[in-house]
Amino acid sequence: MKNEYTTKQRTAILDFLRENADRHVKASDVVNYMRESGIKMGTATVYRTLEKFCDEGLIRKFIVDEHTGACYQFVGTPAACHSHFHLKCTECGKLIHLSCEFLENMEKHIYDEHGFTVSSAKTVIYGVCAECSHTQVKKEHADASSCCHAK
Amino acid sequence: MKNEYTTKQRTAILDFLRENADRHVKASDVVNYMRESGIKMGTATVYRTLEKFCDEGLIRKFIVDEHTGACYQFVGTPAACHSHFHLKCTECGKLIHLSCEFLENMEKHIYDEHGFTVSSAKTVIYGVCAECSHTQVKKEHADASSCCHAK
DNA sequence: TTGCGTGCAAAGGTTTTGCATGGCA
DNA sequence: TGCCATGCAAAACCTTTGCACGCAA
Repeated sequence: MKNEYTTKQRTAILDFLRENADRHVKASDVVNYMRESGIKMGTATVYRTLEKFCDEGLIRKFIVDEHTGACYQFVGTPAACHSHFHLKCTECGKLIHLSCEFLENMEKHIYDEHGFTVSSAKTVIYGVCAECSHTQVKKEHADASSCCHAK
Repeated sequence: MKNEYTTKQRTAILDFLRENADRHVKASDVVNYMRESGIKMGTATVYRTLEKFCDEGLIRKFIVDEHTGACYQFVGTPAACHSHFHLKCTECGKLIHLSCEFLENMEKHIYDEHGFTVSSAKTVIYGVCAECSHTQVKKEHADASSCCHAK
């Protein structure tokens, strides 16, 4: 957890995530992309690097589906996304940055009533976005790729 | 998914969940309990049965942490409680099962104002619990059984 | 008897870990 | 030169699946 080195693997992973900032990316996506791009990279490196970026706040980790594994998404500068909540659509993967008064009150309520200090930086509210709610054909397990996949 | 039989395995699992309705029970908890109780039951049966109970609405499945696996909780009547949220303390790991009116309103607010249907089964609110806020002692890993029940 | 439920073991997938090597600063 | 990062493979983990047998109705 001390100084960190800039390696070509880290650069490649961060670039890939930045270019796909409007999607959610799985660890296996990174692995596949690197292999297809001819960039030699072990699986362990991918996981270790993704975890590090999460700690740094550069990317975010989402657990959309318990079976598929975690998704990662670039969020840019760490400070920018610390003040509001995030809604994650489990259908299309869209990430909604939500800062509204109500949720600030929620934070206050949970602290006042339950003594719990909410960390909006780490909290993700999962659900289904408006578009996917409409488009949804009431199918049980809609594949995430079948919906409004932004980009 | 036609007619169903009442077997002693199903009865045992449902009893166990009912007795621990105020906790989060993992599939492995069920397996361990059965083994300790001398009730012979295979892992596959546990998973298959839990899934079936979920479909029937008798129990509810929560995904709190990708590593720990899913949690299950007895809810009794299917329609009863829809707005259970989880607060997870990032310091001690304690999982707080929170169902209060305010959060139900939050769910409604997000739907009304933002068109987003919140999934309380997947959403976990992270932060620091009351005890950890006061005593900054960091325990390693408190299990889910130390579940404060709010309201 | 019928066919759902069960147990066992193996397989499936994602993620982690150990250890020697490689590479940034 | 120090240390961190990497790669490889094995391991760990939760969960699912296949198949023969058991058991409720």
